[in-house]
Amino acid sequence: MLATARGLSIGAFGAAAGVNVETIRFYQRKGLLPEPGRAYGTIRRYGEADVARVRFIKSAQRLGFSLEEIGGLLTLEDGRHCAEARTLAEQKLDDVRAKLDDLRRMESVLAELVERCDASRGTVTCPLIAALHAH
Amino acid sequence: MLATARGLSIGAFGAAAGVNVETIRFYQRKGLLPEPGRAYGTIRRYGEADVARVRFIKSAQRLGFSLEEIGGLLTLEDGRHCAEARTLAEQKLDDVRAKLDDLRRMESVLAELVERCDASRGTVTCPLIAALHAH
DNA sequence: CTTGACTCCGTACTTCAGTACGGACTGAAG
DNA sequence: CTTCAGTCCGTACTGAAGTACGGAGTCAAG
Repeated sequence: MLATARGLSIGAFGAAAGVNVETIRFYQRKGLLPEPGRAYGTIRRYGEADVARVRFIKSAQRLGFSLEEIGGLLTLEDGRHCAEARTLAEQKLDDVRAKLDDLRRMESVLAELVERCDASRGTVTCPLIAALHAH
Repeated sequence: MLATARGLSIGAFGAAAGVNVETIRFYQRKGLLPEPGRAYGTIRRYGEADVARVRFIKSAQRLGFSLEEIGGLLTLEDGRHCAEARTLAEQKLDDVRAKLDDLRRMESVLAELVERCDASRGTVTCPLIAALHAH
């Protein structure tokens, strides 16, 4: 496993972050993860910050952000170009709020559906469809 | 455009639902949309229910559901197999609530980020990463 | 009854997000 | 010093979700 005080090997990193080694290399190619320096030889070492970064990517993906958008979100990290960062954050905030609205509608409909599952037998119109339809 | 009282042509349907004609045919192949009967000739006609269905698919996709999952959600529509439907709905409800949690965290972080954009200049750690990291 | 827009259907291509593969290399353990 | 799991890198493949294309058929209007 090659896990020493110098940091995690790519294998250990992948395991820690819950992704495949190839995925890490893929993210590096995409610029989502920095290509780490190789202070101690030709094998790359990774740290906790890298693990957090991958977990962030995965979380953001589950929320429907594309890798490209996530790349944008991650540039907010550096603190520089504050004006652009703010704009990006505002756009994303709008996205997130729209998603929240949809999900809340979805939640209430699903909850209702579960609740009165037995009561409604021959209902023809789908309450789920109706819920998202009412936009 | 061939839009008559008999219903919408596939082109009009696509326009009404905000998707490409090819997408409609694709959904039909996938079984997400019923292949309509051809009561009046060889050209298929569509109605409002179809439009609602496509809009539902698009909404659900924005929430991160795959077409396969959406297929599952759409089977809840028919009201039959109530036990299975209930189980499916419950699983989806869990999914939706997990997504809501993530998004709410994301929202607060983004909102905060926008707010104190000017204040935090040289902050090194990314509050966004921290927010989703804290799971 | 011809024309031209639209439809039908199959097949092929594209993008996104990985996953797999294979040959060369590295480096800790025996 | 050898060995062999693990790494490196490029290239190729996969699956999901469409999108594009081309030839044949249809149908409302002129």
